[in-house]
Parts: sequence; C-alpha cells; structure tokens
Amino acid sequence: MSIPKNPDIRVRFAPSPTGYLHVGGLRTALFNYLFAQKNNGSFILRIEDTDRKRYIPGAQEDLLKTIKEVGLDYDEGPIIGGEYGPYIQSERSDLYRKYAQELIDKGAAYYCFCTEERLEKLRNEAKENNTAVMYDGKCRNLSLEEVQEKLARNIPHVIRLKIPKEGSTVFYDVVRERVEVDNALVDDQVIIKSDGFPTYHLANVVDDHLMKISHVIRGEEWLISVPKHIFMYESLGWKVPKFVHLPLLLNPDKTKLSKRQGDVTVEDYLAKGYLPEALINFIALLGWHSSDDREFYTLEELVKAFSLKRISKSGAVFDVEKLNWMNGWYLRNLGLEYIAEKAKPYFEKAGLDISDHKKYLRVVDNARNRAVTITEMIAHSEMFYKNLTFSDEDKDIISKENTKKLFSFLIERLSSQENWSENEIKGLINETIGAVGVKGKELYFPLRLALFGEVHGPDIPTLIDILGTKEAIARLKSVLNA
RNA sequence: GGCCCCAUCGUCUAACGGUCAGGACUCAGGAUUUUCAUUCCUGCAAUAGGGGUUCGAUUCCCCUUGGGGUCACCA
Repeated sequence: MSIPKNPDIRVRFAPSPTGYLHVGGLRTALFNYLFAQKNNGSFILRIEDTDRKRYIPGAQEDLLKTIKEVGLDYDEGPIIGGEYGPYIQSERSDLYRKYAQELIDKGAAYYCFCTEERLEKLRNEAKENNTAVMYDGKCRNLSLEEVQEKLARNIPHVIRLKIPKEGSTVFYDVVRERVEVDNALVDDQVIIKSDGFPTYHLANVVDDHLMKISHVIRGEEWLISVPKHIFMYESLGWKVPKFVHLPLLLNPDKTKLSKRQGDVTVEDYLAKGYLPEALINFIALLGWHSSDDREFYTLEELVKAFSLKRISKSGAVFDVEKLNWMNGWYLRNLGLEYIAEKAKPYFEKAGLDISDHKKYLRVVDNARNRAVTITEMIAHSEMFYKNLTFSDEDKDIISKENTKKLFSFLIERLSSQENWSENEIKGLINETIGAVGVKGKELYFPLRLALFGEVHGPDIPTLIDILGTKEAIARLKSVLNA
C-alpha cells in the first residue's frame, strides 16, 4: 500500500470553485492523475479560489464530490491534507503577499496606482488601433518616495510584474516543443489585485513551487502566459517546472468547448446517466491515443498505457455521438448487478417500485441493451411497472376478433402452470399458431401491445419472463375485458 | 488586428521518409431476429493549397490559406 512516492513526479489539478466541473477540467485532471499514477508520483488537488467575485459557495464541495465519483483519487489536497498544505489558496494569502513583496524588492514587480477608468481608456484606445491591449507602464518607474506617499494616503493599488522590454522568452513545452515569445509583447500582469488577493499567475507560481510541482499539466489556453510565469520563477530564483499544455476540447463548431452548445459539466452527464467509466474512457481518447487501435480502457489500464509523448497537439471536438456509443457499450458490458445498482436512484426517482429485485434485474438487463444512458433505460422499463395505456390505434389492433381468440387461448394455457421457462413459452407460441391460426405480425403485435404497451420491443418469452406468469395473465385479461 | 498554437475521412485518431493511408463513431446497405434493440458483415468518406529537400514525402523545410487560443484587478 505505502510504496514511497517518487518525489520527482508531482502534478496537480487546480480548479477554481466557480461552478461545476467542466469536462475539459475532467480531462486535465485525468491526464494529471494518469501521469502521476504511471510514474508513482503524487497527484495533488488544489482549490484556486482567489476570485472573490466569481466564488460560488458549495462549488468546492461539488468539485470534490465529482472527482471522487469518477475515481480520480488524489494524494494531497483538501480534507485529506498533506505535507504542503493548506491546499486552498484563500488560506494561503500571506504567502502570496510575501512573494509579491520579494518580487518588488528584486525589481521584478511594482506598485501601480492607475484607476480602473484610466485602464479602461487604455483598453479602448488599443482596440481602436487594433493592437494588443497592454498596460502602458505609467507606474513602472515611480520613485520610492512617490510610492510611499501614495501608500500612506491609502490610494487603491495593485502590484504588477515588471516584464523586461527587451529580448524574448524561449521555453520548451512537452507537447509543443519550442515556443518563443517576444518580451515586448508580454504585459505587465497584475499579480496582486486591489482587494489584496493574488491573481492566478502569482498564486499558481508560488504554490507550484512550494508544493514542489514537477510538471504543470493544464489546458492550452495557458500556453501564452508561460513567459510571465517563467519570469516569476526566475526572478525568485526558483526552478521552472516542465510544462505540458493539453490541446483544447472543442465544440462541434471547433470553438473552445462551452455552454450554449450542449452540456459541458461532468455533473450534467452523470445526471443524464452516463457512467463514470464511459466518461473517463471517452475523455481519455480526446487528445491522447495509444499506438494501437485499442479503444476500451479501465482507469487502471489507462494508467498502464498512458504517456505524455502520445498527447496530440491539435484540439479535439467533443463528439456526443461517440460518447453515446461508448456509454451504451459500458451499459451492456459491465456487470448486471453493478449497472442495476447504478441505475437504482434513477428508477426510484422515476417513481418505479423496484422492490422485487429479481424482476428489477431482468428489467435492467432488458433496458440496458436498448439504451444509451441510464435515463433512457427508464423509458424502456416503465411499462413493466405501470398500468398500460392504449391509443385508439392500439385499441383497434387489440380488439380484433382474431386477437380476442388469441388472448383467450393464451390466458387459458398460461393459467395451467405456475412458472414457464422461456423455452416453454416458445413452445406455447408455436402451439398457439396452430390452434388459433394467427402468425407473424397478427400474432406478435397485439400480444406485445397487451403485455408491453408497444408493438415493437422485446420478444414475447422475455416479456413474460420479466412480468411473471401472473402479471402476464392479468394484462391479457385486462385488454380482453376492456 | 498583434502575438502564440495547430492542420489525415463529417468527428476521435493510426501510420522508423517507402502502407492499397489503418481503426473507431456517425451514415448507408446486408445477415441474424415475429418486431424493435443487440450482434456480425460490407460500403461511403481524408493527407488544405503551392513550392522546395529526397530515388521516394501524410511524415522534413518555407510560403499561402484555414481554424483555434490569448490580449482582465477571471481562472
């Protein structure tokens, strides 16, 4: 159980509690998890709650719950703690202030007293000129006296990075290899906001260093801010971690995966009855692929097969169709008892009395062969529990003279013994064809309608097996007497 | 628009510089089945364009085009 972890491999997933877990976030978490597991490293969970405006109470708990539900157990993080805690950024504020001060002392950062209005004006000007929006450096060279004086007068301020104007920053991303950015194009990023909280950039760098993170595995949207981060690492005299920027998850129209174009949170999918196994498997294949044609993996198998080297560079469209296919496959191929257990809350919520476990298992077994999600399984199961209702069209079929003869015959024969095996039912059907003189559609459609409420569906032996002889007879009688 | 990243079937992707460019999803057709579903089989479908380098480019280089990301006191 307690093989010592490799201290050279430490990765983290650092969501911010601003809502439910995004599927893109799940993919990032998964790749971090896989890389850590594969190399006997540590997978750390850190909550980045430095944005007080977007903070949503309860979101952190939801995040933790979802991560647990999909099985991505972390080695250090909230609740379980760890050697490098606390793992919630709002509890680490003094640390960020301390290092921001150190950056100022080293000439790598400065106080900025510019007002929101002035910044807004700058932004508008930049937009008009069609250039990148950048701080113009007004406060870059304030004298110590000026700074002291403004501070003394309690003028609102932020702390900005003092990015060098010359040269360029070159770094190597594990996925993208060499990336070079001209320093003159790197903005003097705010690292401490006027409310005293750090921005992502500072908090991230400080925590990654303090928590001894070896590989920063995150979405590609962060690639462009790496020079800012490197500037901080180097100014503070810290070792720069390896960067692994994952290709983005895309909407069908190829833009960054977002709401509006469908479900984006893991909770959405779980609520609809997608299985964690399918979700994990599907999402692992978005931006990563083994060298062979294999598509089905358990989490453990993913750990074995995973490699950063096989992460692709281009964005991947999140194709629900393929997820559907995969979820259906898991529904059909995982253990029946397991699926039944998973489906229980959904069935109960739908108001179905599933207390007869043997019947429930048969119902589930039937439904899982016909559904893509657990929610869909309900639609294939309700008729085994609820009273059937018939349309006029249905009634026409049921009330035909031949059909009545058919039902009468079957009621009588069925009543002759308690339990019928599926084979015996098959025999009975053949017997019926001879005795009543109906066959094919004439036989099966009305029969299925009476037992199941629909002309299409499971075959008759299965239907009777699920319902039980008694209920089958009752249903036949009910339509016969209607 | 500046900068950065990316580019194989509609989608996810495979292919030491030498393959009939492979697999999967979707779709179409067929087989099995009383029907539906499952399952199985078959088929449709791609190297963005142009230049190089090379005996030979999906693969290496350049340009073009296209797409995306980023440009916050959000992460």
